[in-house]
Amino acid sequence: MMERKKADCPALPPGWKKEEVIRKSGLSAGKSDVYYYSPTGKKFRSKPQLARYLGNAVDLACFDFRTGKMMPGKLQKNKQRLRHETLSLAKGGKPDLNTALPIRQTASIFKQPVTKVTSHPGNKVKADLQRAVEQPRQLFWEKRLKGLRSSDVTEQVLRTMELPKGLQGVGPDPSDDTLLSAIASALHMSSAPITGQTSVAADKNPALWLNMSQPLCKTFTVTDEQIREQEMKVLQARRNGPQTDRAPLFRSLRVITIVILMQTINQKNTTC
DNA sequence: GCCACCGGTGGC
DNA sequence: GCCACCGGTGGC
Repeated sequence: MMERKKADCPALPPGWKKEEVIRKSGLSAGKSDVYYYSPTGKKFRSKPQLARYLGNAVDLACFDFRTGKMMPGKLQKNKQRLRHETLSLAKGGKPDLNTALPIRQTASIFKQPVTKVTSHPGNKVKADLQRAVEQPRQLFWEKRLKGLRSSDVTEQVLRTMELPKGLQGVGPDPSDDTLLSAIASALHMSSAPITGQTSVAADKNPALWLNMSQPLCKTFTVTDEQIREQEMKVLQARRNGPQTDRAPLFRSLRVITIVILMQTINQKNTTC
């Protein structure tokens, strides 16, 4: 049998493959079918089927099944599901917890007040200071951030960032993706210093020894040397390639993000 | 029984 | 009219 090419699909978690098969005969000859294969080899032939399988692990809202790319802003052909959700919500139904995203959709460097909307007038805006820290959290909740990617104005998904060597993950998912998300989230969620997991035991059995107020990474301190190192990368990235090429620009933006991240950690840790 | 493959159709 | 989705089946 003729081997068809199964290409890696960067928009999905590692190990997922995409395949496009051209129809050879019949009324629809020339058209094509797109299939995806999980790391274990299971075949998927539609987006709903894919979403059912992945659950909350990957947000497929802007995933284009045919091209295999994330297309932010398109708001996709999800119209069916979206309409269904808003309808059921309007009728007083409960949100579908199975498809609701686990994290807030907006991102900001600043703590944001949350408005509670009720049918009564005279609503006040409450800032959520203590509550957010005190509410129960799932162990290894950072895993849910896996698969989230940033994308540029051409709607192409960016590759992962290169983190400094000093930063190392703890727990079931050691990828840099998750590590970066975890640290960035920690910066948002608490005003305490970010030190990582200080207990050595946390590495051996994270489920038992995890310090829930710290991100899932090993103990670290950000040195000025590391920041300078990253800043050098920015300069390098800018030197490589002409202005017409977007890649160096976005590469340097990514490095700048990490520089800012590290500086923020430093500032926060020294002022506390 | 499985599955690669094309047909049929609901929703746009 | 198009096409995403999934049903159905012929060939193994």
